[in-house]
Amino acid sequence: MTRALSSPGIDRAAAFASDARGDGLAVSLVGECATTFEGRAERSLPAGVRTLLWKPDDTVLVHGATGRDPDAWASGGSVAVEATGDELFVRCDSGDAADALTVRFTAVQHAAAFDPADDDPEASGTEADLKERVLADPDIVEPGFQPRTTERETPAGPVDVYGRGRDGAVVAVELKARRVGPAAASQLERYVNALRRDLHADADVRGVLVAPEITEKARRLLAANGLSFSPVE
Amino acid sequence: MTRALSSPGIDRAAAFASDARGDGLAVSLVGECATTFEGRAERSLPAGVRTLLWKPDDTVLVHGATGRDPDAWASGGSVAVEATGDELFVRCDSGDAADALTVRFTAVQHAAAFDPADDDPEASGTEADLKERVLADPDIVEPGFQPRTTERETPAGPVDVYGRGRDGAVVAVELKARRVGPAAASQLERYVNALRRDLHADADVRGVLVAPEITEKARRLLAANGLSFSPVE
DNA sequence: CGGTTCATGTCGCAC
DNA sequence: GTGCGACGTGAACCG
Repeated sequence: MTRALSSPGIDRAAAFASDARGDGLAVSLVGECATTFEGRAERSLPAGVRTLLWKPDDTVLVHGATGRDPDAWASGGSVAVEATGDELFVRCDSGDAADALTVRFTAVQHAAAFDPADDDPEASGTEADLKERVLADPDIVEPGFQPRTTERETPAGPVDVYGRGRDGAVVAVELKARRVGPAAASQLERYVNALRRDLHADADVRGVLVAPEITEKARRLLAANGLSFSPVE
Repeated sequence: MTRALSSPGIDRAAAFASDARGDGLAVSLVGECATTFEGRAERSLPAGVRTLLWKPDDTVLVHGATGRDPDAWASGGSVAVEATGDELFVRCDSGDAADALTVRFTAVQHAAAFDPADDDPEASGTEADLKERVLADPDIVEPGFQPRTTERETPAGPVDVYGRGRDGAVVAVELKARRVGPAAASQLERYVNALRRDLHADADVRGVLVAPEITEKARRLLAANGLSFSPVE
């Protein structure tokens, strides 16, 4: 189920990769390569030693020395390997967009193939998690807050938690699991404005942003729009 | 400069990885592993065959069968390998946050080490590129537009292009290289509001969003705020 | 399939 | 270091 080659040379590396992917395996190549990308933007990398990962879903990743994100990548299209003399080409074409990634190897030091797992993770601590907490303890939003619905639709998009305050006013709550900036404040403002426009003209609508922290610019933005922030956890 | 082992077993794999990283190399492992992450959120993966990439900057990536993004990762902290009997642990601790990733291998099929490149890419077609085009041909924004400054500071953040319209009004331009949604419209609105507040009360301030495309919701949002959209490219 | 939002987003840059 | 916005963002969810 797992195979590998050391210093396979261009031709054997190409055959190895082609065969392995034909068997539904993931392929990993290590070698000297350069990349070019054209489509949504143009980007190219000079020759250098990198690792290429070609997954069963035809995602192709090229990783260099640093960073979480690949130096080059392709996904959602078709992939072809081709050995032309002393160069190995991996050509990736995206069906819909005009995206095209080409990886040109001039040497392959190592090749490996394996059958990778595809399992869903167990997760918690996300925004959905925070929603549970707010529904279990609505006073987090404000004292006396009564939640009515989650993901209530408005013309501006869905409000995370929708309910009524102790004074009967409509309250729209936007939840963020992390420190929030101006974008989150604007998001809440869009929802509140949409509700004010949609509900009866005399309806009182408030907006509360619930998050562990907020930046200063976002705080001012909320204040300028009559919205409030409620820290959590 | 490149090394590899097939079916090294736990102990040899641990020593191999440790040595290679000590020499400043990147390490790639393929084997049966499970992961747990705790910190900004909690997330765990069941045991399965995956590939782990441990980069010279101590970024650790765990990739499964699908997707551009890793199934688990860590970066910006310290990494330690440890072999305890029949299990190999890769423990990653982030210095600042409480982030901690643990990868537990119960088998290692392949190990490879190499000295990866770290080159900056050549890029074009980005937002900076669009700015050049607008400055070269300001009529893209609106007929008679005269750019004055780029990245002009406002209390809400920097305006991409700042200038005057044919009528003498202040014009704030927000550039996007791709299809824009409500967030971009709100961003422009924040800048325009900040300018209206900062400039003389009688100053006429307009806002123009320049992008290849716009969603319907964003278009309505612009209209509701008296802002305009100008398609490009 | 398109639109919108979430993400352990990551990454770069300026203050 | 923090804040802010771009990114070939990717990925899920919902109409």
